[in-house]
Amino acid sequence: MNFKRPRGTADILPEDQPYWAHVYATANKVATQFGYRRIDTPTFEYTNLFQRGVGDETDIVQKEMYSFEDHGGDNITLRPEGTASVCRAYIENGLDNEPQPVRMFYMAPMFRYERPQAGRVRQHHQFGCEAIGDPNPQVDAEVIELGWKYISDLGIKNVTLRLNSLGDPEGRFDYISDLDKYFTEHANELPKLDRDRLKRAPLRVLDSKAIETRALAEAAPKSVDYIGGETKEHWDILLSLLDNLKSVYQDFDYNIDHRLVRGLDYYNRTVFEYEPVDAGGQGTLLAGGRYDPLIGIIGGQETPAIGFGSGIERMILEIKKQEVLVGTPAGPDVVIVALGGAGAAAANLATSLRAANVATVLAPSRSMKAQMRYANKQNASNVVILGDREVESGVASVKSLSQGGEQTEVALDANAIAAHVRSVGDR
RNA sequence: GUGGGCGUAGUGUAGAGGUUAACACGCUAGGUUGUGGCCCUGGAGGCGAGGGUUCAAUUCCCUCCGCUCACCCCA
Repeated sequence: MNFKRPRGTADILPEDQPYWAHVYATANKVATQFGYRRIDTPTFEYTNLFQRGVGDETDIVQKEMYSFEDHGGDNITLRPEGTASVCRAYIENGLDNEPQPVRMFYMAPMFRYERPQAGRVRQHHQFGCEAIGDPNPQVDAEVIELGWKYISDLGIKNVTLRLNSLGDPEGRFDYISDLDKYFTEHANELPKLDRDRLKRAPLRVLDSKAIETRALAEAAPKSVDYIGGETKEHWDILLSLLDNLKSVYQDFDYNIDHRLVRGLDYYNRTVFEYEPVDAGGQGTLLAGGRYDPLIGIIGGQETPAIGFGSGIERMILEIKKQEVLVGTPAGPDVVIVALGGAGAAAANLATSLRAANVATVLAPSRSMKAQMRYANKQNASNVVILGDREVESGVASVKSLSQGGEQTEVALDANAIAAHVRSVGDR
């Protein structure tokens, strides 16, 4: 019987780690530049947090959660997204007593029971940012800028920003009812799939992939025409702030997309999405929006907030597609090739070299040729050759693989070898 | 949940109803004294599982399992 990894999960092998390191490092750097601080929340939560926070009617809650009852009878769910947990932590730890807004970011695995396909798996990882406690559109612009800088610092090009305002819950009622009316009038022009959708979630008809529907959606009532007062002002200010960004980031631009809606219940006002211009099915790299209602929904004081989530696997797919160079990890500074009875001396030398902070690996005890090949495959900078001769004379041969094979006699002493290796340098 | 495609060494591929299933990369052992890469030679390792058709199935058929792509939905 062979064991296999569960469906929709992945082993991230050593050869792939440079991509992950690049993404983690960039995310960490950019978030820090914007004053966001890292938060880690548990991998699982009580199920009702997501039922309430994400929304009972959403697909995520309806059919995608990894839920189970633990031994004490509590209902537990592996987190399907990050925002609800961060907000729970904000309330639970009294972060509303810190200066507002509280800026936080996370990098963590998410779990959803779905059929895997390109860009979609059951365990995926997200980098997310949340700015909690400030209603000002300046924060909306900040989060959008952060997302832009993250993507461009990763080295990804040709990404577009789609933007929309969903308005506020009160005003949205009129909008949805007009939208419903509009699509119902054209119901006979809609494919069956979208007629069903119309009954379930009229907003979602807008972002249908069916070409017939798309044409209708273009002419449908627009959410931004239904916002007024403070909400409209918020939107207008946001747009002017985004226009300002263009002068700093030459490639930055945004497209107002009236068809952009959200699957989770907690969003209001600003929603946005970054996606490659040539994106296929599951192309969204980063998506977010304002979720002013959420903290109230899960039991906190009404607190405005905005944030985004970004799929790391999708980002890496795009990095590979665009052939972004992510660098390769260096090999060890030293591989020790031991011959004859020098095994014990080699092991001692390895320990001393590591104590001197020289990255050192012992070659497997095989023939010299095999050990040399091994050192080469490890991408070692240097080989220290240690046989009975060297142990007796107290002088080791140090060969610099990276410097074309130049060989030097060095006293058989960790500090001397360390000094030599450093002076030779690598590549 | 629905629909399409595909399952041959670790990876990528070739193959044919009939002897020992091929090639490349990778792994491993060597190429006369204790020196890597390039080159050369050898070795290990495989037809997803079960059933059916047939004298004979890895090849044809069915079922299952797995992978993959798309829809739904989403990062």
